[in-house]
Amino acid sequence: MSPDPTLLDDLEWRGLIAHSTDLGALREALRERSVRFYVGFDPTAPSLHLGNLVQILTARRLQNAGHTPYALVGGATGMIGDPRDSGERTLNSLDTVKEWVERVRRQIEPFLSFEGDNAATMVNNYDWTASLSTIDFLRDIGKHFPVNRMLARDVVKSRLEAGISYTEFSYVLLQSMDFLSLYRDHGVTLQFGGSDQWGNLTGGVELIRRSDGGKAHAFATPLIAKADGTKYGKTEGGALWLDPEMMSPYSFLQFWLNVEDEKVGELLRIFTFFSRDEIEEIEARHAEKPFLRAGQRALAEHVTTLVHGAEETERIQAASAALFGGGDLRGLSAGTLGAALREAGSVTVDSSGGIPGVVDLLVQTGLSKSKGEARRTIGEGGAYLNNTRIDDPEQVPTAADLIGGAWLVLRRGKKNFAGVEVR
RNA sequence: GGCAGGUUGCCCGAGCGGCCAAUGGGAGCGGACUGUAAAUCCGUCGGCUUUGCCUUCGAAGGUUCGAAUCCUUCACCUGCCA
Repeated sequence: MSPDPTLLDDLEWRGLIAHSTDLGALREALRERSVRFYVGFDPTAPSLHLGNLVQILTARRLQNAGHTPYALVGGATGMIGDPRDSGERTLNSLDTVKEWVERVRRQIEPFLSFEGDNAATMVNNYDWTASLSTIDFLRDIGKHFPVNRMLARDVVKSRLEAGISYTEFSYVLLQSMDFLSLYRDHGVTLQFGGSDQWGNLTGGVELIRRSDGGKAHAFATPLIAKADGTKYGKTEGGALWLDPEMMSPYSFLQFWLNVEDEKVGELLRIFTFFSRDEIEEIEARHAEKPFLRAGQRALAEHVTTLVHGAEETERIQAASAALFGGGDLRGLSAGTLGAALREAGSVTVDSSGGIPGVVDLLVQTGLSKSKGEARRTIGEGGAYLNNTRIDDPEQVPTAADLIGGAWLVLRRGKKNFAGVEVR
């Protein structure tokens, strides 16, 4: 099968190419044959997140177009940690890294095809790094890295004042070596990654040229940021995790549903497999009647389905519709409401000693972190029981408040719901 | 190894013996306005058995009626010198 010649145009249109080495040469290569490419993921956490999803989906786009993916999980680089502005990383233990490597690998696999002519391959850079001797490393790899150039890199420059260890400083050598190794052993000639990886990507291209006289390509995908330039994912403990244990599918869907208007088009292009025509049609519909949030809905449904599956997506869409429907909660059947609340997050409470007060319930459901915070929220008029504002922090729900004889619906602010099942 | 400076709440950053749970900004959170958007305005932002109490200002000791603020030791960071 010959590769899809429109691939690069599509990637460009989607805004997926923020930086690149010789784009003309890459275009030519991608038209000629099935290019073996690689993208790496470091196990710095038990789960991948939103930023990694860009790479995963881009890898799949390339594979769909006929190219051959090598997905690398960084068992070695994960031991080192790439430098970031916020400062030196804490090293993780070998056991931790090993466990995370496995988890990350399992998260990537469903997105790629491991069959056919251009079947994907999973690789781990620990395999070719662990046994390398220091002398070989310094002679064969280190010799090709001018320190003056390494110092000029932004991440390094910004860290010079605050301090950067030799370990993190050397990270670029490891990642470059990965590219070289895959180039030699598997004929991999293209690497891409997030734009924060640009220095590491070009490091590999350059190493291949200097050491083997080879020609390789690299491009970087854009950073995903909010319309005002700040990072996404301040809620839910810092990041938008793909692991349903770390971020519930319900919250995941809610995230996409809440995306700013200005970002909808961009995110549709990056995170969905809708065609150009489909996306332009959605954007037009959205521009005409933004209050219908057609863009957000399409985006949320598509991405959540990709990550959590169609069945789960349907369930949580129903849950969202029930909770945000605006109608009277009592109009819902206990079954529908219970199902919705279980998706949104719920706790079970034993009423033999009486139903707890609203402050305790806010804490138990996780809507408030502490009783003080719960009281504060009530004082600010931001706490609701069954969609009715709670005025009195001493309020204790009664049997009459139970919907369908079992459920209490608590809400903090406009869109944080939680259920309490009273037994 | 020496000398100097630093370590404050999620982040930045004031405070330099009582008026400090600790100024200010950002983030976060809630309200109003909206469309589960954005912008704007207002409020809030350690914990609790909440008109008071408890635990915080790198760690441990000490001085004092009283310390984030003074002293000692230790740890870490930055700079200069060796």
